[in-house]
Amino acid sequence: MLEFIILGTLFKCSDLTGYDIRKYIEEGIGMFYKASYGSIYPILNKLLQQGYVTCKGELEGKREKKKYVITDEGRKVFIEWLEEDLPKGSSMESFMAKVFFFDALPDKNAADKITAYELKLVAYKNELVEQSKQYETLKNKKDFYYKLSTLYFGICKLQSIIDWCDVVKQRKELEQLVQQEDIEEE
Amino acid sequence: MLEFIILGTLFKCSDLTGYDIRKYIEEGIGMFYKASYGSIYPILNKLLQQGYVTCKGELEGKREKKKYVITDEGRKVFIEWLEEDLPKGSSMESFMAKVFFFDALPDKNAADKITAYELKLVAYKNELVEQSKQYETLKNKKDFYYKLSTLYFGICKLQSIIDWCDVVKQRKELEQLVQQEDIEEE
DNA sequence: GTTAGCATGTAAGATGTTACATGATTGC
DNA sequence: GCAATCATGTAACATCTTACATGCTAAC
Repeated sequence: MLEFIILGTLFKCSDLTGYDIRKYIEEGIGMFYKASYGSIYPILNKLLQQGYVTCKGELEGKREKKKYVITDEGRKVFIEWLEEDLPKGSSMESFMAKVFFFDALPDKNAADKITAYELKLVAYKNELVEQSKQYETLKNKKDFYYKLSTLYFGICKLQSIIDWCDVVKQRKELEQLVQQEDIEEE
Repeated sequence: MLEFIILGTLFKCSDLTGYDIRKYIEEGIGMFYKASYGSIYPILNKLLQQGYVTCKGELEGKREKKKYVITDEGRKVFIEWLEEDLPKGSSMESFMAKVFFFDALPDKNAADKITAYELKLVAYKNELVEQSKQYETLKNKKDFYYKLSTLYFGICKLQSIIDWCDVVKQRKELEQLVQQEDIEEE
């Protein structure tokens, strides 16, 4: 996965160092994906060997900077990954990591992918709602309140992502996703 | 992490096989945590060596079943893990995996932990909202619509979990978390 | 001058997954 | 009789984190 996120980063911006790439990832998808130098640098070397990126070392003062650039072959491989369906059982984070780079895709294409994903989410949510109904009738409910609460967590999270899909697949204004009530500083 | 989830499972139910444990995990927190036999069986052996579980092999017909039971030492270690604060930068999934077992904790204790976690989420959400405002004024917004959409994804997800915390920490009825609109079958 | 941030990298180990190997039992 | 599920386990590999090692540069 990280190899494609690195390629996507270089697809967007040229002449980045490993350090820059980490910052770009952290600032962009840091809320659901973490990458450490211990994984970035070895992968950059692998991508070099595979010919998906090139690298020119530059000296800034005494410090060497290795600036990476994606190749045509690298672009091809990256777009293939973007277009590819997710493996079964993938997390939302994997999906969102792709969405982060969807600006590189034709618009209809991106919307279709989100619609397809939304369908899966709706089906899954309905499944969980059915499950929750089975618990509702049990008498000793308070003995597994927290256990049950995680099921509702799943349902809420799914619903919020379904709502998100509804807005994004139509390219509506994103601001409407946030109820602008009270964001008082605490 | 998995070692504690296994201990928690045996805390709840005795005389489970490795196979049973996997099913319990899958049905309970399968929506955000996966465990394979390739990790469960080796960990069960480790827990045996550490004295946190015991095991009696039983023959059902010709088939051997290894049924595991948690020890007092195992209970102690499990509760310690439950009480412990999460390491920084942990995912929501790690937190929820603990909440799933919170029925084993005194009630006030559990509520406090959820309140503490909620505070972090609110602070983090406000940070992301601030970030999103910086993007709003840019002119070429449509060039990074999807990039920006993942930021809003983060905000929505956080808000939905904050709402969840509000209900659960007060032990309110969980059903109110789901808007009972239209769950038509498709 | 000293702290924070820039910059690259490695080695050890944690923590899994996937695929394989094997076979019993239950329900249709 | 056949498929699905129950049941245990290993070996190879994948993937990443943590801690270490090193040193430059900008800002205060």
